[in-house]
Amino acid sequence: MVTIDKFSRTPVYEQIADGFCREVLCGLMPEGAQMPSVRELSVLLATNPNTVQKAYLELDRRGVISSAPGVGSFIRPGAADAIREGMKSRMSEITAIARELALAGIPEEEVLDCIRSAYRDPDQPKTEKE
Amino acid sequence: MVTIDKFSRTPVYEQIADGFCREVLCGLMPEGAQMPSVRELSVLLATNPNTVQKAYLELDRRGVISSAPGVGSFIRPGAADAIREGMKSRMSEITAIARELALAGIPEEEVLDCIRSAYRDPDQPKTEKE
DNA sequence: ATAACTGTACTAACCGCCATAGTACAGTTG
DNA sequence: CAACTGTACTATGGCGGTTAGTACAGTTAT
Repeated sequence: MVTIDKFSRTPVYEQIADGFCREVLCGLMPEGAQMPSVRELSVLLATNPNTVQKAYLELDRRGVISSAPGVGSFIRPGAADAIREGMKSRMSEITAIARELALAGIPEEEVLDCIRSAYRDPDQPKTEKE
Repeated sequence: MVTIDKFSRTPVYEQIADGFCREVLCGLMPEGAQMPSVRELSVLLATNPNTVQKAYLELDRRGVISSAPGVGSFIRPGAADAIREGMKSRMSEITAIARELALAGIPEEEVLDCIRSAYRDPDQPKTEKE
């Protein structure tokens, strides 16, 4: 389920949008699946309907969902591909941070290991065991 | 020289602080070097003295500079190490983004190449040639 | 048609962060 | 004393995020 961190710096509406993108990528929300209604989700997340609507607007802008008054919001065909495409821009973020780390003299191997560990277990950032 | 991007999302005072951190790491600002005065820098950057002071406060918080009324602000001994230490937290950012990319199915090699290219030339993000 | 749902639009208000402006005070240096 | 330094303070404006409340339009089921 999508969760909200009230203390995070990233806006709530963005957390919601990102959360559903993750569910789509995981296969929890297949193409054609119906999103919870704006009002329903606002109750579940203990937030404001306007904030949820803003999240849905963002998801629509990303090509993830499609909405119709009276009907509901649904996962678009090809949503996962749209998300993947948008993801590529995030690689430049990684490059930018890596450049700073390089300048700071952090060993390249340490940073590469960050990537490797992320690919080893994409879930469960905490409480990992080996 | 430290420069300001008025259209960037990151606050100006943070850009200033980050900029001087970069200069320290590059060796342009060695230990004991005197920072420009608050008022002087505010003129150079065409910004407000309060904004510069906030940047200096941030640099003090990071253990990069040390200030004294009537004297000035100076690069602390061990400033580079302090910056390096703070940098390590940024590795978790990389890990978080990499996890999303992994979930999105972006090939690991592509992400690893982001790191490698960043380490190949830490400067000049654009107009690179091979 | 009515009721109950859906998305959507709009205004108003509040809050926090950032930046600016102006003033003032305290310490150091010449 | 004059000229610099950092520092503190209040006030203001702007922007973005969130909440609140209301309203309208479209669909679905009864």
